[in-house]
Amino acid sequence: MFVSTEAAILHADLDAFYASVEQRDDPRLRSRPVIVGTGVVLAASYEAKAYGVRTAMSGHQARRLCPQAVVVEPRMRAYSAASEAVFSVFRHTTPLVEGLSIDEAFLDVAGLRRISGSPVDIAVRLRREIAEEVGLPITVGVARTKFLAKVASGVAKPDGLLVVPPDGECEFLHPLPVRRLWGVGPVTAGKLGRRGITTVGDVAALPESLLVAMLGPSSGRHLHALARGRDPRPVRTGVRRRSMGAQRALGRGDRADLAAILAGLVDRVCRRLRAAQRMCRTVTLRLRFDDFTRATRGHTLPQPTAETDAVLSAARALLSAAGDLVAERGLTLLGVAVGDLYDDRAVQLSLPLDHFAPAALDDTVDEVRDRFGSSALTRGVLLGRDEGQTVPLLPD
DNA sequence: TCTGGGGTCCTAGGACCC
DNA sequence: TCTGGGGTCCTAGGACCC
Repeated sequence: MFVSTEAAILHADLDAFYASVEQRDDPRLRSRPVIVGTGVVLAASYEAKAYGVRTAMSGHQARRLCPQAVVVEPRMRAYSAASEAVFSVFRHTTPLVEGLSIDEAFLDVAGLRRISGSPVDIAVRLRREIAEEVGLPITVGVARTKFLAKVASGVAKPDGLLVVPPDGECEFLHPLPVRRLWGVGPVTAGKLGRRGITTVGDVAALPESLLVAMLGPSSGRHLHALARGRDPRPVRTGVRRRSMGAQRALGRGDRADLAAILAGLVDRVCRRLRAAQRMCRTVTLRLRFDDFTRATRGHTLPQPTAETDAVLSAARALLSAAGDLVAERGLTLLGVAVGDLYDDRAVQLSLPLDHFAPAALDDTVDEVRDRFGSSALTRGVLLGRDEGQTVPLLPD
């Protein structure tokens, strides 16, 4: 396998994204503490962060910490538009862009040296272009791997640029706390901390077998590799979402209205599903109770759908089956998610098959490849006699 | 820190099939 | 009737990320 020895992966991350958009659009907010979101903090400007305000904090607490903050309602449309403008600059920079969320992405700039200059030159220019064209501050980390680039941008925030040279990776990485490792949250950090493992260097010093014994094979191997600077994951384009959901926190008054709230959530999800030209085959209900315990209940449909009615009847059945739990513990959050998503165009192409015939399937596969490219060929669904049966169209 | 709304990935057991 | 091994699918829960 080819292993890069050059720092050519960029992790670009917009700073305090929602709050920065608000400050950009309203000059009165500039250089003032800004909090986006009234009930709970969705984003805080760096001026507000200086007072200890953090994302996901309750609005109450945030205002206590920083009474002079300007609190604004979120404007999701403005954030989506800003995100699109930023991603357009990304894609102008390199075709190899992998979005991670609305406000961050990996860019692979290896092989652009002749055309665009060194990765550092590219990063400098990218930050300037986003400032000039979109009017937002962005931090960029540059390194040999995705993980190192992401850690670098985290360390460089806000409005910074940090390069981790390939021969300086250990010095950069090892002093950092374990929480910086991708996949280490409160639970894993606790497990490690109880054994005196607090830095990335501590993790790197352990044999893989010990980490596997502590955390399981997948996390153990993953952390062992990351701590030693190994991360072979390439920047991937065309990654498609695997699920969609909508949820709502419930006040006391909402509990009588569960049926209406459920219908509203399903309607929202199904509209998005249809807008994205996708169909789903699984429906999952997310429940959270008074005591903050959680439960999920799911069902797999016999065939994919994007119809509100089909998803709603599955969701209703799941909710009524969970009736005892809801009555016992008191519901504080209700969510609906749909998964096992299919491209509805591909599903329609399989409709002419009225009986299972390998030759006819081959023809359909060819047609899909011609019209949508081979990346569209992953799985197909047979409708008709073998209703809803999923078949692999390409080996994994 | 008493908790929003969106996601991803991993694990594990049971049903079912060959 | 009992027995084994291997594979896939479904469901539920949990950890983690932004």
